[in-house]
Amino acid sequence: MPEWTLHQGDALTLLPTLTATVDAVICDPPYNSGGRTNAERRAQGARDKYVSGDAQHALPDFDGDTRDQRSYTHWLGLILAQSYRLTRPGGSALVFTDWAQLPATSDALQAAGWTWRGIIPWRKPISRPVKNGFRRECEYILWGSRGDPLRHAPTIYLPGWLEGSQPRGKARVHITQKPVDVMRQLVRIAPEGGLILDPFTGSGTTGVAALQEGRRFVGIEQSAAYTADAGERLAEAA
Amino acid sequence: MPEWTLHQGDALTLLPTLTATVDAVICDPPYNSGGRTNAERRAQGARDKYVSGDAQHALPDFDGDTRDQRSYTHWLGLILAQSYRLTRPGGSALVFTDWAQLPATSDALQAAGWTWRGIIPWRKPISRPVKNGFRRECEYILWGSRGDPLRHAPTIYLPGWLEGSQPRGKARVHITQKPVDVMRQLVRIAPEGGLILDPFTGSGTTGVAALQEGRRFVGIEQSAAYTADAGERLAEAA
DNA sequence: CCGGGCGGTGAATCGGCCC
DNA sequence: CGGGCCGATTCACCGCCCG
Repeated sequence: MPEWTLHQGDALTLLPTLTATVDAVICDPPYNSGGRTNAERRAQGARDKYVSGDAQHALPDFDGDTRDQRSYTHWLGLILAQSYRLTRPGGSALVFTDWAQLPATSDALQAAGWTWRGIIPWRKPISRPVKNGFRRECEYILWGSRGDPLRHAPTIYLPGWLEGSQPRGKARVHITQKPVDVMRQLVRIAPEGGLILDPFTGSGTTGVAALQEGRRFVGIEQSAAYTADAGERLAEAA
Repeated sequence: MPEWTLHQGDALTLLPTLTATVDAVICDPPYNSGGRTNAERRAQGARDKYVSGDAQHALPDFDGDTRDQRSYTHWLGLILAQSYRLTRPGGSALVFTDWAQLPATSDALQAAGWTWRGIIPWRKPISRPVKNGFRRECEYILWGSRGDPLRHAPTIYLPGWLEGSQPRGKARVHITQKPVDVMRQLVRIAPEGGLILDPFTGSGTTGVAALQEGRRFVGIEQSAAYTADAGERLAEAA
């Protein structure tokens, strides 16, 4: 078994063809939020939502961010059900979400068969204030397990709160790229030498963190450009 | 208008009789979680669930923590709808919840007419570890507003997360008592001199924080013992 | 009679905080 | 500075029941 594998294509198409047994699924689906109405959601591509209007850089847009909430829940449920099938009993799923999609993501996780185990807030110190209200500086990671009990050797205790700013400048390849230090905490939910699946690999941060922590990695990414980026980063980390 | 008022009785009965116009509703309903099955929930009172078996202290139990999730959502929706009726346009609601009830609480908030605006995590440094998993060190405050836009004079910017340990020792009166410093951040969502409603007053921490920050307070509490405790703390703070 | 699932009972886990 | 205490639950074990 190689240390890492990367598949290019649609996650819903490719997941049913995989046969590996996975210790943990860690993913960051397109959040599909950012508008309180359908019209607002329809009007924007991902780039307009996640990138400041005055940002100097020009990162590519990504697809799959234009579903309404019902079909988002359904689609994510299908992804998570396929991921569940590949996961060993006692294994875990970690799914990123923003505040607005958290309930829908929890529905999808549980509909797919996972036992919901908790929420891990991720604080991004670099975030915008809200006029006359509370700053939105956290995203959330929903944690589920395939059945009960959790299995992990040797026994570990992981933090319930993560902090870290998104990469900036030329270290930033993907619009929603995560800090490697945050991902390194998360991949430890799989035992050392275990296999981690990420059906939305993007720039490959999950895989980089997995390799750095001595875990193996299998990823799926739709875009050819990001698949190439991720391949380079994974080769360098391995 | 007095600085504070306290009503003893059932929130669902008393809320329809109130006529004051409120700037913000801040409440901490019984979470009603802590069991994955109906039987587990039915079997225990709040004290048995939330207090360690070996705890030396002896705080009184509280009621209203034995609903299944559907009726919890429905009941909380009725409470929040009555609260909505009393709130001025542009006013806010802040509702405490734990991770397991967060989606249900979000449903109730929105069903009652509130526009959901975000999640504020409250981090409690003193919390239990989870074997082979992620520590559960946060509770959550759901933020809603009565319509759009937020109105507050003068303009303020509030934090996106809160930190603080529950009171310990003889400072602790209620099982689920909140730190005053945490509540002081929250009551600032109402303008100075504004009126804050808490339909589950408990030991009265919301009111104490409101008075300390120059806001007025109206509370409802079912238990006679806690109403007395809260009255003492409020009189002292005023 | 064996195996598995469900449910009830009780001990406990690490780290912060206080004395 | 060290020891003890406590935590808005969960884990693990052990019955019982049923297939």
